[in-house]
Amino acid sequence: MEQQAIQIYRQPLEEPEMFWAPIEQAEQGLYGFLGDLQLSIASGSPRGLQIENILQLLELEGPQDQTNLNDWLSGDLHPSPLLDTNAHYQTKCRRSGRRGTRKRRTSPWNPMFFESRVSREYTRRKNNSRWTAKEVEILVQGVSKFGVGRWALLKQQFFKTSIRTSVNLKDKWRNLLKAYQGNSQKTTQLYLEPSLVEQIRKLAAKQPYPNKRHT
DNA sequence: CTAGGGTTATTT
DNA sequence: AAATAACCCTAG
Repeated sequence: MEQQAIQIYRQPLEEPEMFWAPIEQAEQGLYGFLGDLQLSIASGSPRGLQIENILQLLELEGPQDQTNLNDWLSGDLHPSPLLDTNAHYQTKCRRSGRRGTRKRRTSPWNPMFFESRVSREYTRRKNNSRWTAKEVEILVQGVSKFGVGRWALLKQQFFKTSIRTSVNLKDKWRNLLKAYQGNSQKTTQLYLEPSLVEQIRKLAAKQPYPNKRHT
């Protein structure tokens, strides 16, 4: 419940007129990188783009010819010039009017170009691979053998050569509980054999986790 | 090292 | 837009 409140804060509501969308979802007629630039300059935010960065960006992705120029000036979508793991387009960016504090997500843009706006600078995520049913099966096996909380041991014995770290195992278990323990009716992406789900529920009942200390 | 809060990424 | 999944940070 508490986490939900935070998530609401973190997600686009902070700046309703702007959000990030994957390429496939990008729509025509919305402002992109140029609009973002304009806003940064206009707002004069000390945490916004620095002039060197702007020049650098223009050089990388600036208009090349008349067509391109029109494209830019028209405010069409532009990909982030700073190619990263995921290319995102910024859609919907209000051009004028009062604006709140900007909250830029780090990922689509190289964090180097922006000052950190939070005390804690996040490092880029390493990988993002989904768990397979087989992996979950092994995890459940391990938990039933060693008990909940022996993640390092579990890693060593069952996931020795896996990319999953002990912390990943712990996190996955937490997610499994969220998915299969409560009254979560959402469709889970990963299909697990009913027997496996049953096993998870049984383990969860026996060894509740996370351990809520008090309300 | 683990628990748990937090953030980012992907899917619905 | 919001839920879910994966990954990060760090006190104790």
